[in-house]
Amino acid sequence: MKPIKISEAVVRRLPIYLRFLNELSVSNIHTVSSQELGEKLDLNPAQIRKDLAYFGEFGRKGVGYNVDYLIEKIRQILKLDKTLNVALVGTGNLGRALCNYNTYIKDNMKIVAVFDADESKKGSMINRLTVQPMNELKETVQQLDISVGIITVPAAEAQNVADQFIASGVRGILNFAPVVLKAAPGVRIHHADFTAELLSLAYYMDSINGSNEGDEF
Amino acid sequence: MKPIKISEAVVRRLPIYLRFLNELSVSNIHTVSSQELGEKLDLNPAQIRKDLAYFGEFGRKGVGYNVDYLIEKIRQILKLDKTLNVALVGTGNLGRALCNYNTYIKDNMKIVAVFDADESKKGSMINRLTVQPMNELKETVQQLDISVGIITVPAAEAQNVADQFIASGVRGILNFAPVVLKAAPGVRIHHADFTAELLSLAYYMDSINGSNEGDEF
DNA sequence: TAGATTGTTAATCGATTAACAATC
DNA sequence: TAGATTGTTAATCGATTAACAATC
Repeated sequence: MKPIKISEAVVRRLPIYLRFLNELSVSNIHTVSSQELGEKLDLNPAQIRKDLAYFGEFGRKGVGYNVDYLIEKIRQILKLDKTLNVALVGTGNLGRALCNYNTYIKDNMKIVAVFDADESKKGSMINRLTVQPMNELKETVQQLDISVGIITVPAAEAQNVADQFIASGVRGILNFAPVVLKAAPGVRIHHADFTAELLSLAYYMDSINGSNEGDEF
Repeated sequence: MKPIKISEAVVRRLPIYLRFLNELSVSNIHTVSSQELGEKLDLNPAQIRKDLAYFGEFGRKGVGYNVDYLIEKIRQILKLDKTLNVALVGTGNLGRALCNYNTYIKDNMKIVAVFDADESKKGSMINRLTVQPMNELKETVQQLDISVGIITVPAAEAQNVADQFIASGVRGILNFAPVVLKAAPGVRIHHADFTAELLSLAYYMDSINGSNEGDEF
């Protein structure tokens, strides 16, 4: 409970830990060391220990970490111990794919409303949810206690959607549109920017010789 | 042409620059300063200047950067001046969404082949491409000179697909499956890990008061 | 007890930012 | 010339890694 500022890099790794620990748990493995974790997740064991130690003493010296206990603790840290309701705007291919992808549920994040600016899509169904028009956004966000918004609209409309989300009271946004969005203070925006990931991949793509690093320039 | 090692953080920003410069270009804006770039992209202007200066002197003191010239240069740096062929494995919702999403084309990355382990999908069409079975992967990668692979299969199969990609000669992989993949040296793997982005968002979601940072712990 | 592994401090490494001379 | 903005060095900040005492 010390008021130490946790860096973003640390927070970003927590879901990675959680995910692998879940795998261990279903495989009935009950103890894991930072060593093993590091090997599987391609991370330095010291880093893993340090990351976890920011939040408490979860391990046992000489033994390692109890898998299920650590899962419980990380879920608490990430505030995934109670369900977060999510709204999605943009029912193109990607938006529909995400709606159908209900992995979230086991992680306590659940898409509970879907919107599209295209009025002609109003009323169509996606994975048991009815597509709603944008003018219902604010009311729905408040009624369903939605705290997270997902944006899967074209780049040109993304900031507008973000603004509407924020005005509705959403406090976190996951943006898939290839633009940098601005948020009001107190609202957190994460970017799922796979086109950037893909293009930056190209940079590393010349070295026929096997050198992993971009050279030449 | 100095042999200076460019950091990943720098390379990851280049597509962000490129994307915004493209917007400026279509708006007929021909000059931009690091100042303006920084404001729009939420980055420090000094950082932008430094990033670009790793690769050459692209600006003019007292003036700024020529938009179209900078676009050309960044595309060269990222090796997007010639088309890279891409294969995708996994034709679930997400895979199909990505196939239809042909933004890549203008960036010289083109999905030219699609595969699925499910034999029953063999022969079906996605955006003008015929879904092929996995046993054709290697041959196709070599024949079509495919250098990048996209993985959109379930987590449990992702490493296997990655291994097949690597054995086929692919040198870059964009992985959408929620697992950490291991690569042979000389093969670059980028992770498009949106579930992790979503879960880490939850961490920042409590502060009703508007403080942006995770506190309490 | 002997062996293992944590939690944590100190050392290192890398990335961001500030500042400013150079110059358009 | 005066104003603006780059390229670059130096200063700062932050994140990773090594090392080891504590202890199970």
